[in-house]
Amino acid sequence: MKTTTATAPADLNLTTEKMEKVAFILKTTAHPTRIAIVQLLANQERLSVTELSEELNIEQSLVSHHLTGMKLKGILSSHRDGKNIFYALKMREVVDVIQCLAGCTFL
Amino acid sequence: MKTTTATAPADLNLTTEKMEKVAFILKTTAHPTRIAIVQLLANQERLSVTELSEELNIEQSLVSHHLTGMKLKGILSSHRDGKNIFYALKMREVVDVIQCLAGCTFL
DNA sequence: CAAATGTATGTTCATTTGTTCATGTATACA
DNA sequence: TGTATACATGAACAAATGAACATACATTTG
Repeated sequence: MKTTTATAPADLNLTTEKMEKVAFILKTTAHPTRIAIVQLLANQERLSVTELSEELNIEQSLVSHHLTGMKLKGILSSHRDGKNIFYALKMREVVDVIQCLAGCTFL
Repeated sequence: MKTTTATAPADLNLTTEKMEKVAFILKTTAHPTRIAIVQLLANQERLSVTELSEELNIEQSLVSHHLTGMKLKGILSSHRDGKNIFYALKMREVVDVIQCLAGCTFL
């Protein structure tokens, strides 16, 4: 038997550790450029640094910095293919997260 | 007629402005203490600053700073009732956002 | 009105983040 | 082997953030 409150739709009892991890992911995602990257990779499966850099119209090294961070934190993956390095979404949940907020009428 | 890609489940074409707003909300949420506050308010409807401060075991003024910011950014609302000021969730979507990530098995 | 309680605000400081620029490294190709 | 292309990396710096502390403000109660 589960005990639930009347108002709450679900139990939201996260451990401190889990809250820290969630915060970590949110923080990693919380930047317009990085959101744009997630958006592109949600539609394209994989893109090279140059492709992202040109599409976003942002300097290569800056894009690279963002990509490195996101990869380090588990949001993206990458693999080399010839001269290019392609990045792809690893943690697809972040797409849902963005979608959720993007759907808010008041934004 | 809508044009959709084969792989993408939905159109994710956010404007730059919307991406900035989403980033803004994510940034505001991305902190363990603030996530904990959202968690508590997801279950309790409204809580005073002292209640939150004691429950979280965090200094009053620090909690207040967090609350002020979250209210300013539209995530929380507040109203005074006697000596107390009660805070409540205004943007309930952030609960879903947190839930979404919290459900990730790899976290 | 004075004291107590509850909350907000302002200052200071250390840390983190975002950006730019310069340069390093890896791969392909002539 | 040398040169061009594609990325990564590191240093430097401004700006934003988080924490702590002191203090101000508002409301109730005696």
